[in-house]
Amino acid sequence: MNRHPDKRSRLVDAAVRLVHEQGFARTTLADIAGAAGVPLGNVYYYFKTKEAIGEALVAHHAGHYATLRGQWNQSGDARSRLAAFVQMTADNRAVLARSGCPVGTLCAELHKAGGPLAEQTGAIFTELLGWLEEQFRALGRDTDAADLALHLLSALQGVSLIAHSLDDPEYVDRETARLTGWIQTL
Amino acid sequence: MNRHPDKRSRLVDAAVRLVHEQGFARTTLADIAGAAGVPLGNVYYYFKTKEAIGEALVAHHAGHYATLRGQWNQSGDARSRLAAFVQMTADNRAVLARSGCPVGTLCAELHKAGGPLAEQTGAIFTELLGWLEEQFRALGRDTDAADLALHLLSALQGVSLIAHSLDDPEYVDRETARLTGWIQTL
DNA sequence: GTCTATACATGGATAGAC
DNA sequence: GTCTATCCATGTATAGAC
Repeated sequence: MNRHPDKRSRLVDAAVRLVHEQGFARTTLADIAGAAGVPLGNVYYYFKTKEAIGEALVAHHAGHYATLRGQWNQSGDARSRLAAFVQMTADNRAVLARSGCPVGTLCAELHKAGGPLAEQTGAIFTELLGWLEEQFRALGRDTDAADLALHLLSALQGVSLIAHSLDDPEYVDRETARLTGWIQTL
Repeated sequence: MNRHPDKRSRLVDAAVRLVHEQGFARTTLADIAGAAGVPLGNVYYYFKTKEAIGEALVAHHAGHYATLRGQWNQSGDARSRLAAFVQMTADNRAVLARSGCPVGTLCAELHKAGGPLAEQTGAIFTELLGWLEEQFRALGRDTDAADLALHLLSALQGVSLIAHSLDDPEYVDRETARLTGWIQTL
């Protein structure tokens, strides 16, 4: 891949941003083309259909989180990794209040639409849950590591949704503060 | 209102169901009209625009939760009310896995679209948070009642989103079991 | 109040010149 | 590989007969 790095990646970057802000259905190919500085008809040279852009979008997010996990795995212990994960959400308070979690909102929308894209997006959550479970297991929580992972991801996804729905980053502050404290008690 | 109870309420009921399953944008007026057994053109006698249907939809959900809170307020203590709230989510495991929380998914979609409907939907969360806060306060948690309310709603909304994204009701089971246990410890 | 036919805008996708 | 012009399906909304 990447024989056309310039235009193709510009299109993907534009799609990532616009879809996060507007949703997938409401983002038109003309929007994406315009934001990337590419004529509309030329988009189809890089992506056969709009759904193909959706796939690239999902792959982008999956790759992004994989990279983050790789970085977190490099340093610190399990507890500090979990804290870093929560802190990332806290740092993104403004964006989350404005447009929600890029992955969570995309998952919700694509699952209502159905189709193969829905499963691919959901896989990002599966991978994240697996990584979280590893961290909890490293903390000695062998029996309930999966439940703790689910609880943490639920709380973060939920507060992102609430902060987005009420357009108020303060909710992110409060819940992430609670979760950070909770992690220290484990 | 309600001078046209039959057709109008049939349209709203159909809209509630279809929008939950497909999302607001993907649900066409023809879909709603067809499901309600009303000719397409006649829909516009009851609702001037599609957005007007959206308003009725949001009002329906707001009224539904207001009714539920009224019932819960009739009986039991604060702890059992909170347990009933969590249990409602647990009971809806199948629907949540298939289509997500009707309010949460609607909030997410409408906030990406913008406009006045977004705020009206978000208000459902505000009302729910207020009621939850009252219950926690009744349990003697005066200082952190609001934080506990946010935590509970976040966890439930988050696990609904995850179960929906992974199309698996088991996630709902696990997180609601945890939350039910947590409430008993307060 | 009800319903059919249709206008109009939007947006995904293609044709074909360059 | 690039870009303009255009096709065509979909869906909201309206006109107007009944």
